[in-house]
Amino acid sequence: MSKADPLRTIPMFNSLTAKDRRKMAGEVVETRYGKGDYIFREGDPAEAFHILKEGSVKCVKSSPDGKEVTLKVLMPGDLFCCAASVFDGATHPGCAQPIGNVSVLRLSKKAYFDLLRRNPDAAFEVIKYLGNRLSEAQENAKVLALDRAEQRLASLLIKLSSRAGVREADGIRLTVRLTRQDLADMAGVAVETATRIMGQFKRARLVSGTAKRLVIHNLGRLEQLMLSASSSSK
Amino acid sequence: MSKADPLRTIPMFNSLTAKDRRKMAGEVVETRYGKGDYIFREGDPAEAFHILKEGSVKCVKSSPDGKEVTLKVLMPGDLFCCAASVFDGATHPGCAQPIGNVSVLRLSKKAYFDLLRRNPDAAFEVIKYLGNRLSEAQENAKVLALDRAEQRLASLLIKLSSRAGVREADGIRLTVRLTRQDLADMAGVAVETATRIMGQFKRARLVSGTAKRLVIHNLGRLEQLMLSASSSSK
DNA sequence: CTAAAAACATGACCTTGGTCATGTTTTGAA
DNA sequence: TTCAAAACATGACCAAGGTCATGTTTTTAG
Repeated sequence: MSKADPLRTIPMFNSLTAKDRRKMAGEVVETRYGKGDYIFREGDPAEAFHILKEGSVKCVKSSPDGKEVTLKVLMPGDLFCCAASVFDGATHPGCAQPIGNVSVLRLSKKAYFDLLRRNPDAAFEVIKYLGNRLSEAQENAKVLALDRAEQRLASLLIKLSSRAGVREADGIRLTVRLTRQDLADMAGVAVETATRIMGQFKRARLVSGTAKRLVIHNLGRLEQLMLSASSSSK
Repeated sequence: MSKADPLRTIPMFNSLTAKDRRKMAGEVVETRYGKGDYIFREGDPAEAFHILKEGSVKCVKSSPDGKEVTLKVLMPGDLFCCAASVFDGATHPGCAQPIGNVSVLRLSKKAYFDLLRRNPDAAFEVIKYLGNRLSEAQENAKVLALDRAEQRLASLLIKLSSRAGVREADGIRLTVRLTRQDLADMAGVAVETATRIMGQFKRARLVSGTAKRLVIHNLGRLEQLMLSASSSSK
């Protein structure tokens, strides 16, 4: 990995001049995490700005009784959910766990502030990014509030295929390793429900495989399913 | 209302100098809406930056089969959900409807961009605002994914009491008029479920009244309810 | 290669809360 | 004040999906 310019692949730094980017590069600390690690935990003070460089990370919130929701799976280039908590000196609203091996860039509060202050375009990028994440979160809320399990899973697979999918001979393969439990936590259903519905999908040749290699064969049909009314079409 | 400085009461403009603020004031258009109006609809192109000045507004998304979720109730000073869609030339991700009579400030795309470019602190405010809204949305997703109806309603009432409540002799009165249907749409449950649970709460002296005048008598107990585990406490 | 652990799968049962139906009360406009 | 419309309330029924139990397959570490 080019130690010289670790920011090269991060869209949010595109607007910087090469010079500014080199300067930033000096401030950035790269850290690697593996299975079982926490990048940070819910409630930890948010003291730095994080960007995902390599691998994937899940942002998780958990309830007192041990259940979990996965709010978001980050892909390389993503800012961490809490990009803004840093401002208020607030704590992290959820925890971040690597999926497999990952590499994270960390920028100090001060450097982050400086960057934004001196570079309006970077601030624009952050605003745009947060705005997109907000609509995403709202779309998600809609799904959680109105859709039933089958539709939730369908939406989820569609979203994943566009964010983490690569075309292959027999369909779209997800480049991130997600167990049925992970899918369940993202869709807000029980694991058993997730396996059952993935079973249906599998039987209908819409998908195949499990975490190791999950392929989506029929995106169109999934889209239909996602849109089909919940139950009694009044 | 002071036509001279309509921005006076808007926190996001606090960081501006009086001079800048006066200049902005010239660019801002104030519009009033009433019952039945739409401030904008889902899918409309987002061409201006909106701020709520007076009254309350609900941001709603609806599904093909007529069901609705209310993502957020805006109070005076709030930026509209889609503050960032403006950047991408995207469309509004949801619609905005007044609750009663409201007054909205509208700032052209150009003036908004100028403001942010020339005034890093204003950009910081927007980032901070969006960040808070994002955590809020994520907290909400957690509730929708993990909590059951009773807890959802309890959380909702707690949130409302802090955002739109005023202390009174017998408890905290909500300054925004919300029907059972509104509460249901916010909590992601059916109207009947909302009335039934509000009925329980009423019998337990936790709340009283309906939309016209909704009062929360026992916040503490509601907090307990909100935290109580979903079901089998393993 | 093997053993332990993790992930996947499936059946039986039961609770939550959605749906439908119907009736009452409140609100607001004429 | 009156009357229609909206909001509130409640009961009966039922299905989606959560929970629990158990077994199989896959993955991974040593």
